[in-house]
Amino acid sequence: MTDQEKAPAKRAGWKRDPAKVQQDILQAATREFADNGFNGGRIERIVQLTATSKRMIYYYFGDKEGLWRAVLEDAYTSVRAQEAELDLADLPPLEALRKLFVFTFDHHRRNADFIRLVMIENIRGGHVLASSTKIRDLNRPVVAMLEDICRRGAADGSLRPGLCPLQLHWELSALSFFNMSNRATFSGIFGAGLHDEAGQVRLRDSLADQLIRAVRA
Amino acid sequence: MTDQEKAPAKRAGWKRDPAKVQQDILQAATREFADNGFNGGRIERIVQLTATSKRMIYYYFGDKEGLWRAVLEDAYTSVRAQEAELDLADLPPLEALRKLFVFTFDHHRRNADFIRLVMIENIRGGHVLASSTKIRDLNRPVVAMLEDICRRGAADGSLRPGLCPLQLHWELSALSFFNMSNRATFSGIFGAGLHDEAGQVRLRDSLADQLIRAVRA
Amino acid sequence: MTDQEKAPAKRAGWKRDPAKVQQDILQAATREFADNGFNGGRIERIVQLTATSKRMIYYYFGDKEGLWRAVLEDAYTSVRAQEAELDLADLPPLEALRKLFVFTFDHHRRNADFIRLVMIENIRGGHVLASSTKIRDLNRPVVAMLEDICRRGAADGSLRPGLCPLQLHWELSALSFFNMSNRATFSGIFGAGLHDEAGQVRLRDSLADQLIRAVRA
Amino acid sequence: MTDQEKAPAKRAGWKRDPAKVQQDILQAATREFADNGFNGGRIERIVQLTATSKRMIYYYFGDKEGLWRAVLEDAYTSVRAQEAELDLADLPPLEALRKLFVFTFDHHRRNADFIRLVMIENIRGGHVLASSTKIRDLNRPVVAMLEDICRRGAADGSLRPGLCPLQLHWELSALSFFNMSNRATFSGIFGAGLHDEAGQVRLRDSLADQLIRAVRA
DNA sequence: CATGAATGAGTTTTCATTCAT
DNA sequence: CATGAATGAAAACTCATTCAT
Repeated sequence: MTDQEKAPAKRAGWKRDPAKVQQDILQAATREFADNGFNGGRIERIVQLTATSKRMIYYYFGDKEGLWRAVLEDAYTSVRAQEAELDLADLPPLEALRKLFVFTFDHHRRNADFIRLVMIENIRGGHVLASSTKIRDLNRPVVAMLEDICRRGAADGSLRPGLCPLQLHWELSALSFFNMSNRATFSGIFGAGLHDEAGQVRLRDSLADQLIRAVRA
Repeated sequence: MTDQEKAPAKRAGWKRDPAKVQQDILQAATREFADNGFNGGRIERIVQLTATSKRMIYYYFGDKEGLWRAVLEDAYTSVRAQEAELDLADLPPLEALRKLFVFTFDHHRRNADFIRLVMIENIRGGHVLASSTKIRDLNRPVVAMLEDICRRGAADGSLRPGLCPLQLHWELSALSFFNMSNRATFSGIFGAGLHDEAGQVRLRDSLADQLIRAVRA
Repeated sequence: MTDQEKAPAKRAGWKRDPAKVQQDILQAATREFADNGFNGGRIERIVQLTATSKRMIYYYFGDKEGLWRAVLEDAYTSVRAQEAELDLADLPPLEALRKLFVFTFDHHRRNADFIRLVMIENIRGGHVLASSTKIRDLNRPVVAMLEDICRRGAADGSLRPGLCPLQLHWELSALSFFNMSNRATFSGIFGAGLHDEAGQVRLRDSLADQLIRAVRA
Repeated sequence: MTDQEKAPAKRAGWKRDPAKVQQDILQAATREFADNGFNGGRIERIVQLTATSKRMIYYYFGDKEGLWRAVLEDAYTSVRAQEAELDLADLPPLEALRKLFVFTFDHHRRNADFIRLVMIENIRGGHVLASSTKIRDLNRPVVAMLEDICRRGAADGSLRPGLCPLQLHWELSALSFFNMSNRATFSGIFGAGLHDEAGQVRLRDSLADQLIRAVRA
């Protein structure tokens, strides 16, 4: 590690690490897009959040759309990477399922930016995601976990037969996603009771209970 | 009879209906905002969808934000009005709940534009909705229905005690809303199996079953 | 005096007093123009300040320019009318002059709106005023007073010979007008010391002293 | 040598000077604002007076208000810079005062645009100037000159004691400023006698005489 | 006389993108 | 790789004025 690597950026006539530059841009763009949407996001502001210049964005990402794509893929990558650490193989099916739901619920809460990016992509019609095999691949493991749980649950008789792993994933996602995506309007209409810290824990555990009740044999 | 008399609109001496003009604008704006978001929505395009002029939008709605507010309030008004027709008072609690969920699920499917508007409002932080007492009031009846169901269910012992009507509404909304809001990304990643016509019916009924299982005594 | 005359304006199907309507408009327009300049003044706002409608402005005054003309003439009329009450004929020339200056200075202070209108007219090139014989006539009496003072001062030897009444008027105006017209920038730069209540009285009296010193024989 | 090489401006591959661009804009904006006021001034026209594009105005000055601020500061800067050349230190107080007044009077006459800008700023309430420490600082030297004159005049007994330098500055400004600011209305009402070339010299010298008479011991 | 609705032409402002060095 | 300057096309918004009733 040299002195130069510690230099406070923007040293004239100095070579920066390209990978780091791109990462900086992605981080700034994530912030900006998550806060303001795609159309509301400003290239100008992204530049100001970065140590780089406007030229670099176009150099690395082509145009605003390309930057958006990169941001979305980056978000999926890092969020799904966090899920990989989860180890449910040693737990009995019902407990595994409960743990997965609780994790998913909390995980969504921890990744508010990601939620917003997915909301925005949905409003845009999801065409960027549709053309990204990378993102598709990233999502296989989660469903694989549920397939395993269902298989084991059918085998030991702890789960109702006929459960669809993909639908279960859909349900876990729906509850966890909606909790974040519609927080503003829901608490705007009905008050913040379900969304303050205590309310969220209560809600999560209550949903977990219901889920178990709904799927056990 | 001259050509002029056949001219389709904007004829001098013609009786214009202000309420209709506003309604026209609202309808066009709903289309445009739902399709393109707030920032992506173009006043210009809204005008072209209407028989009026750009100036009239500002005359009636002040600015783009004011138009957005009107669109949102209008959407909530008409969507909630449709719900009012639902009569659950004569059904036993469990059946009432199932019927309410099925209705809610289908109702969301029927109102794709409304879903998109709510998504957009959430991305914008929900501040327009937060300052609209009108919208808040429109949402009371739905929860009132659930309160009634819970009360009757507690009385006749068909429902588990301790159920929270507001949380139930949250759950119904979550499942129904997510089904529409994340259709693009979800089916983009996992295929359209859950979202084609047959899949939707199966999903809906399966969710209804689970719901009943989760809440009955 | 009938009941109707006391009615709170805007009685449907009721004849208003045309002169009063015009006076209302003039008053509102004076406020608006004085506050925001000619270009910054909004017909819309003038209407809102009035009990009348936009149509009436155009009916009575033709266009914005015509309204401006009327406002300016009205302002000169009422301001000069107040000066007519001043009676200096019985005072010795030096005392008359001092009294006239003090009055002029205070009079300008009392009529901030008028000052602003004159400033605006000057920025506009004074062409409205140039074409108004009415306003020209309104200003004769002030100079006539000074002519009388000079004549009497020359006769009794209390004033230096060779004084020009018009120039004296110019001086009185300059000091009194500048005091109001440049208050914002002057006190912005040098502090409000000369413009608070005590400072204004001191300034006025000091200027009066200097004036006497400058013109007495 | 081709025609293209003779093209006066906007040639690709041409070295543009940013400082000059800004100076050009400032100059054009000064013209436009001085002629038409702030609200009457048109960005469009400013562009046409310049070799640049509308976009560059916003690039450098943010918005119309920012441009106005820059114009005002620029005007104060260049006008006050001209005053710095004046050297009164070697003259006896009374002569220094006379020279300062004559200079100030002529200086205002030479800078009609500046006067108009200050008038406009006053009509706008002086809030731009109020927030500009730069402009405040530019005005210190003038008063410093008068402080010096008063000090020396008090020392050698040529000036009345108790004179306030700031008030003297106020007076010099009032007479010099009003002469320009109210020229249109004053000569519109009373004729151009005081404002043609001969009249202005006579007026200036007469005012100088009165001033001396008013302040000498 | 009175009024809400309507209009067209214009005004400021914005933004992704590219150029010259 | 890096950067400030530049651009064109289009966006939101404004305003005096007139029309229909």
